[in-house]
Amino acid sequence: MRTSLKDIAQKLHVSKTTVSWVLSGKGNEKGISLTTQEKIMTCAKEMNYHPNLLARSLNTGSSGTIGLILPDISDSFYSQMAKMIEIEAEKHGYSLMITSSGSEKEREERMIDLFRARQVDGIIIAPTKHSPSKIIQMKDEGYPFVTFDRYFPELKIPYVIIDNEDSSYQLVNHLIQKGNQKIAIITTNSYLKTMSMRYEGYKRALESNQIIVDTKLYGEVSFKNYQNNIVEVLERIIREVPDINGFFFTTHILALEAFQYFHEKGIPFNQKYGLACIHDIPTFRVLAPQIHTARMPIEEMSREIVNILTLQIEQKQDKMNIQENLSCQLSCSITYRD
Amino acid sequence: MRTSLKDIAQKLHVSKTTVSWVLSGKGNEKGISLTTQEKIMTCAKEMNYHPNLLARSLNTGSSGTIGLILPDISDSFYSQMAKMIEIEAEKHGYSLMITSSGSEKEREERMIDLFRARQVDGIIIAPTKHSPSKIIQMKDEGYPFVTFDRYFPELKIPYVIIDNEDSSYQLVNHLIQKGNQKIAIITTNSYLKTMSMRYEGYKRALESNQIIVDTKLYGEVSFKNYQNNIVEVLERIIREVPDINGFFFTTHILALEAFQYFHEKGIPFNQKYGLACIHDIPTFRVLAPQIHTARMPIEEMSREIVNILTLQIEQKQDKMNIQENLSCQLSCSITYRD
DNA sequence: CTGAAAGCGCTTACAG
DNA sequence: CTGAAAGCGCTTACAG
Repeated sequence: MRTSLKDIAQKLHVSKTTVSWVLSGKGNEKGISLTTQEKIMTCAKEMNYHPNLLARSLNTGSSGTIGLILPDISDSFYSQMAKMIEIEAEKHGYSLMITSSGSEKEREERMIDLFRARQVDGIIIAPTKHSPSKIIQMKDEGYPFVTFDRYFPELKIPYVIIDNEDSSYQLVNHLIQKGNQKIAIITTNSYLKTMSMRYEGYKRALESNQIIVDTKLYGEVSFKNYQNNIVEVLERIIREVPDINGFFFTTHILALEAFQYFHEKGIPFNQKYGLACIHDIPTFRVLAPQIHTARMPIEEMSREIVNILTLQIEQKQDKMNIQENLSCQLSCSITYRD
Repeated sequence: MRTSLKDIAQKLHVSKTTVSWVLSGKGNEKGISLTTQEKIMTCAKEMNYHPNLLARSLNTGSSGTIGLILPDISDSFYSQMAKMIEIEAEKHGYSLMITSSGSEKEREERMIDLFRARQVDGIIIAPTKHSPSKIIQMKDEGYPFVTFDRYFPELKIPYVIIDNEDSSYQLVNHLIQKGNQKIAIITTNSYLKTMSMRYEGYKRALESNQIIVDTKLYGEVSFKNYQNNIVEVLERIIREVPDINGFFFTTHILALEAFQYFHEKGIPFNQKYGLACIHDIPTFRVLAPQIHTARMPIEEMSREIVNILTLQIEQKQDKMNIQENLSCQLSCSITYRD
């Protein structure tokens, strides 16, 4: 049995109240005599006392915990976000519970419920494509939460995203400046706002350079079974537009799969094509040293996410309701590798 | 305010006891009339009741939560482990709290304490190099935990590791069979048992093929600032042994850095050297299609880890003390790519 | 078939 | 300077 406040109180013939105050650092504030304080402190050490945070939370109504729900913790982007969010959360005095939704609606909703049942003070979530219902519920109930990565413009909810349209524009425009006219876009999940914005940026870059948007150069890869699917897509595009000279990938996963395909086919893609990709990963330095990338501002995103969430938590505690603008759109840092 | 058992009880003019039993599925067992049960169920739905798991845990003494402490959640190996461990834990009815130690002793110990204060039922930890004191404490107090990845043979504690010595032997032996005689080992943190075992395997492979172990071919990369350090190490080895024809990397991180270096220097490493590495990652398929690897048995490790932990948790609850062998050593699956 | 009561380990007005 | 008491939201013997 772990020792409790009561054990210490009994042993020292003082009240639980006194022990509680001393151990939570309110000894001076409450005017407990120094001798008593010292007795209690040493006794706590001796008996190896550790407070039961569950009991404390039950009382105070706040657990000092934030829940993070990710589609897939083993994905490099999400796991980097997890790392930074944890660091930021800690700066605000919160610890993090992380879990995966597997991009499944049912599982995601269960996780939201589970987190709430465990009394986390707020939830950070990279929603699946389907999510809204539970998210709307959190909004309606005034439960603190913030979304990132995916984006539901129709819902007025707190979110942090990157400027997908502009980052895409910059990258594709740069490819064009460098003389690439026939640029394919390889994308997926285009019904997601984040993805459609990337397409918009691609389109705007072409149009502002008087290049006609060619549907033959549009490659939509299905999310399911994308590893096979992308091969078909690439082959079709190369067949239909033999003089293609650029690729814009909307995710690093697609780029990696494409490079693998090029590699297997012996296509010298680094020489042959101008390359650009949303999201930068270390592997690119070796695989595609000249790819232009938009680097996700992981640190900045994490900081904003945690800020927005803790703001809500504090507001809720103070019963204030000054809902400022709880969303933000961040720029990627674009890297040109010429 | 969220609705509680009491709210439902008051509204329906029954006791909290009855409500609790019905809602926790013990209605029939306790012989609550069906009408009452139904009233309670619908009322709970209407009032949007969700149990407070903290309160339940405080009572039952078990939180249904397992803590996972990783050196770095953004590392691909650890994040894959996290994913699989979560899946396995769920099969046993536990949810997972994940946190990073940053490989810092002080932080790791704080996290152990924090988890215990939050009453997790057990801890899974990939220890830092320094860890023992808190780990010994958990052992002494009979607190359920299990270690993986790193290994303290002198402590009799539950662990799950891979067969580092044999995997290394297999890989290096294969390189030799393929005609590579001058094989360098690139390693780091050699004071760790897991790492020294990999060296042992390398040595055994050479010796069993009557090849003299040449210290010139030994490359120890410091963990701190390894990105610069590895360049020095590689340059030194290549200078001292110009006819080197094989590399054995003890981690994928070292391999990636080396490939980057080779790439920058224009060294056609795929043609020039036989390559082998502990741990397989997707990038290798493109970067080094012919590298031989030992794949970490992520699923199997996760399964064993969770098994060992839940076994302890259950034993503790049942007050049994049949400590069986709570450790296991798993084989990697070796992939030769000739 | 149902309820009153004690308790899990804390915190916090309130009283002296 | 210190303590008795109520309460956070549950569960669970015990009693009828």
